[in-house]
Amino acid sequence: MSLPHALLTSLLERPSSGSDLARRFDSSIAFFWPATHQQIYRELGRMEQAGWVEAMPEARGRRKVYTCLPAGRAELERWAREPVDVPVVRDALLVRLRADAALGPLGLEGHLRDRLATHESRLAAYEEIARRDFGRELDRTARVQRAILEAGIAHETQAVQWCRGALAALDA
Amino acid sequence: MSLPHALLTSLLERPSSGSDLARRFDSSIAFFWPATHQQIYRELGRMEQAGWVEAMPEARGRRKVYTCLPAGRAELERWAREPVDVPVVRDALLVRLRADAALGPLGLEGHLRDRLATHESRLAAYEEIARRDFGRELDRTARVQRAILEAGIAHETQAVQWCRGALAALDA
DNA sequence: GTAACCATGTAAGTGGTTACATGATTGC
DNA sequence: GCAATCATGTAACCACTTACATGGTTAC
Repeated sequence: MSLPHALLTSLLERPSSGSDLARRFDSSIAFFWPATHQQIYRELGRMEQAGWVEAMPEARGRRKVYTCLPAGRAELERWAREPVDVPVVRDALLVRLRADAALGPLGLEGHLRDRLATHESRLAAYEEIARRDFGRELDRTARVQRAILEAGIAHETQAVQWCRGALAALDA
Repeated sequence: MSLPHALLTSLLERPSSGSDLARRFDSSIAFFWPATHQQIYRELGRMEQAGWVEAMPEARGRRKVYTCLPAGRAELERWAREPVDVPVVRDALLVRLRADAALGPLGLEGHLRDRLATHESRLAAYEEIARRDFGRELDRTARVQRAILEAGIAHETQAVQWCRGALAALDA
């Protein structure tokens, strides 16, 4: 259950409303912890109950801006030390490949080309961010942030290469 | 919802009982579609209802051996042509790294070393399988099977390298 | 024959997804 | 002023997880 802690981190970086968070998740955190606005609002409600965050309704506006409280910060530090599971991977394309091996050619080349295109475009986007945000001397904070981005870059690079190899295996 | 189709594929390869499937999932399919025995029994029940598989109670035994029926095979072929989503990644370690960047050093080196060890050991296991099962001329079926294994090898290789880089980023 | 284990299940809980609702704000 | 959009939700559903149950089989 990392969503509340991802939200706490995001709120530490900058106090935000639910919709702000939904947008920021979409553009940055989504690649390692995607969340919809429904999840985010539900979780913000729980976190307010727990006393981890505080909601400030904007004067003249329907928005509520949330701030991380000291209890939220303490919870984040406590949680960071908990054991971490290796993330589970569930890839329906590999299931399809196994079905192809069992049944004979199923015409999966199109699926593989689609996926290759997705990974190539994500990789290009991440590399652009790396150039823009980390093309200089880095302090510790920036080095850790870059390590997070490098996880995405490494993942997409590997995926691109694998797709090409798998296409060759189907083709030959 | 790929579990039923992973099970159909497994049953095509060899008719099996629920506990057989649970064991085989653990040793091979688990790395791209893990499932517990509870999930497997429930799904086998649904698949029998749907007429995709047939259950044969063993004479003198509590085991039920399931076989894939033609309708199951047809369903598998139909499903293989459906669009495939790129799998979602949710990695709580990256959330922790982002918290570290926001809060200051949280001592995540231990978590990273644990994960590195996990990936190294999985990688060694996959490479052993690759040597044992694919160290020869390969027909198409074997090439596809090797492509599936290569997905695991590529993933673990990338993860090992990333962990080392991330440890360096925290250390320096 | 009894203890340990094996195969098959049931039940409750949780996080995430999808579909829909509502009222406030902005653009024209 | 009216339509489109925005911010904040509610509700139902579903796959997966975890904990427990039951009755048959095997080892000794």
